[in-house]
Amino acid sequence: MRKAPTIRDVAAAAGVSVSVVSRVLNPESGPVAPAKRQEVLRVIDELGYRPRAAARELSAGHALTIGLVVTDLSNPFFARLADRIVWEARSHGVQVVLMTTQEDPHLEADSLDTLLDRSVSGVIATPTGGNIEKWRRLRDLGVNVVFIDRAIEELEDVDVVSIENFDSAQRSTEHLLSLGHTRIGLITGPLTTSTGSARLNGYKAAHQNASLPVDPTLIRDVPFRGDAGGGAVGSLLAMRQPPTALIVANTAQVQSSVRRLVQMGIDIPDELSLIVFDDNPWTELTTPPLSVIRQPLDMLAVHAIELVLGRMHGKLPDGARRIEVKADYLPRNSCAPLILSNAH
Amino acid sequence: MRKAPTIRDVAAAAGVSVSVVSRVLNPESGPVAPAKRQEVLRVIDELGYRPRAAARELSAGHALTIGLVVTDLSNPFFARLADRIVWEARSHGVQVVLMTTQEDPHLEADSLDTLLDRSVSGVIATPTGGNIEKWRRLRDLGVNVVFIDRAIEELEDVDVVSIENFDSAQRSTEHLLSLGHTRIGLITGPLTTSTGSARLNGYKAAHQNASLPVDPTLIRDVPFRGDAGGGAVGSLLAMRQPPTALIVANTAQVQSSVRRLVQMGIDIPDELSLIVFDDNPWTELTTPPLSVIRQPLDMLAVHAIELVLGRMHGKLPDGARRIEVKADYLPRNSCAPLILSNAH
DNA sequence: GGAGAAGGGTCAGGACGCGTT
DNA sequence: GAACGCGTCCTGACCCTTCTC
Repeated sequence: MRKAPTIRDVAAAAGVSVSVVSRVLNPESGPVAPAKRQEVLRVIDELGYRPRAAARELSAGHALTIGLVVTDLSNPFFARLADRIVWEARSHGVQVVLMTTQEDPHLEADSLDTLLDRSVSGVIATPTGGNIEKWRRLRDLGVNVVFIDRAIEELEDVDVVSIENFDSAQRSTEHLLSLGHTRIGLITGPLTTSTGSARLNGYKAAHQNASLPVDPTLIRDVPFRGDAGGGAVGSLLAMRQPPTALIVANTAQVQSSVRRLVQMGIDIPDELSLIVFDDNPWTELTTPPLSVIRQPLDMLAVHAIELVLGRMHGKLPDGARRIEVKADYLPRNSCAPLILSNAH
Repeated sequence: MRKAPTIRDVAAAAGVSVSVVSRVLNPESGPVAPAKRQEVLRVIDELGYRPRAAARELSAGHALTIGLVVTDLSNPFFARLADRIVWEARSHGVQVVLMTTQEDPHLEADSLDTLLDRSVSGVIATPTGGNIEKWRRLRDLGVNVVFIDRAIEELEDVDVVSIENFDSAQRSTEHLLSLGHTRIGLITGPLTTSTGSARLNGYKAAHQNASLPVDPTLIRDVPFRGDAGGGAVGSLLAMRQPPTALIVANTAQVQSSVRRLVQMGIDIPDELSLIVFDDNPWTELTTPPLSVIRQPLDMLAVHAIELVLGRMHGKLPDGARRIEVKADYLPRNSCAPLILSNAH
């Protein structure tokens, strides 16, 4: 277990001062004679010297690191998001510290404290909705914050990258309405979250445009965590006039919802037309393959990274950005006209 | 954008020396009179002081951070593994920086360098198989390395946590043999990897115990990345004497294999009995639900974390550990006796 | 009984770690 | 070459007890 060489070792071995080595390490920071530069590089290579991140951070005041704060990686949506973000970040030379909140504001608060301690220069997060003061403080301390997928209304001056939630919900509802369905169930996230309420509003707007009333008993706003999706499906189908179509707009609950439908032996689309949010690879492996609203994860990730890094390098104008990327509807075989649905 | 208070600010405000504050921060490091301790804590709270990680790391020589190096998080296996590891690590107060290799040794090498720069105190990794010298060097520099899921044979002195690959493959093969199948296809990972070869050997052992020959044309060792699973399925079923049963033992390729089977409209289990490795939630949503070898992710994660942290705190005896956790077979409806399979 | 030594708890000060400027 | 960024940890000073002779 040897000791790693320091910049002073390099300087000594190359017969130059530490400043010269530092300048070689950070071009742009000052001139170095070509011969010396070569020699220094040779010694660096020979000793296998690598600058220690901690010392750099201490001196720079901030780390080339961003925090990624999501609910949990068991959710394929966040997993694939994280995958893209880690990848994009790496290509820009920044590392990602990963934290999960389990939708618990306390855990989120802890995470934020830790990220502050680490002087991260940015945070990409799916906020729980709590900790408003902490988020504000983080930003005041110079940390670039980008919310992804969800927003917090009270924090208007934070960048947000999300999909067109309103629009996506409206379009999927319209699609089902056009198939003749009038009783369309909606499972969405908590209405206190921006995604939950936006999706509900899209659903309502579609009804309004079609001059149809909205039956509030067809709407289930369920928590992101746990198995609430299954319960919601069960209770919807147990209604006296059950829906003939269902939109599962709460990404986190798609799996448990579909599992319940399979367990109940519901025939899709004959008994129930189904549209689910988020294009997980497995949605095409079910029988029938599911029609989905595909969330363009890559776009979400790329925009988020660009915002964080752009602000890090001061290349973005002041003022919060709100970026909404289009999520398109991918028809497969889980939707059918109402006539057919009633035929059995 | 105010400046965060430092330990000296706290000391000044509390009317004590810096060392006293430090000792309050790190109990066990020295005595502090109760009254002073209270006062210091009060000031810390009042100023909102938090020690900066970079300064600590610099002084300690190592960070309370571990690196997690996996192929990619799009693979639900790694995603759920990462989820558990992040969770376990957090409960021990250590952060996780995440890097992906895409199975590319160059990217892996980069990651290792970066982790070294960051003075991480441990690394949990699914190694690509390359970079043997780098891994060795990392360990020589005092970084605790734990391989998870896969091993590198040349590095005998590195801890490994994996499932009983040989045993799992043997048992699933025996199960299919007991159903009367004699032509069992095997899709497994590259034979250069420990998992790939162990699973193949288990497959062979089952045949040997049953005094049956192994037909090498039924074996497909495919790379972890890409869509090779689908191709392997296609070529197996295109054989003149196609297999009547299939084991997909390459976790990374289960999705593409199953997708291909669905696309080809293969009737499972009537035309083909199927066992796949790794219990992803969606495997029970297909028609029929798939029989799986369930990898106990939690156990893998917990053991890995315990090894890393245990060594960090010097609480483990010298010498590499090899931990194999049992993966159990979870029968669902994708396997049928051969008689039935031929009936159509 | 009283002077002086020995012991243990408490804290101030400063060197140190390693790049950057 | 030297100061700086910010914790950590070692050294030595100082105090108050307690015990010895």
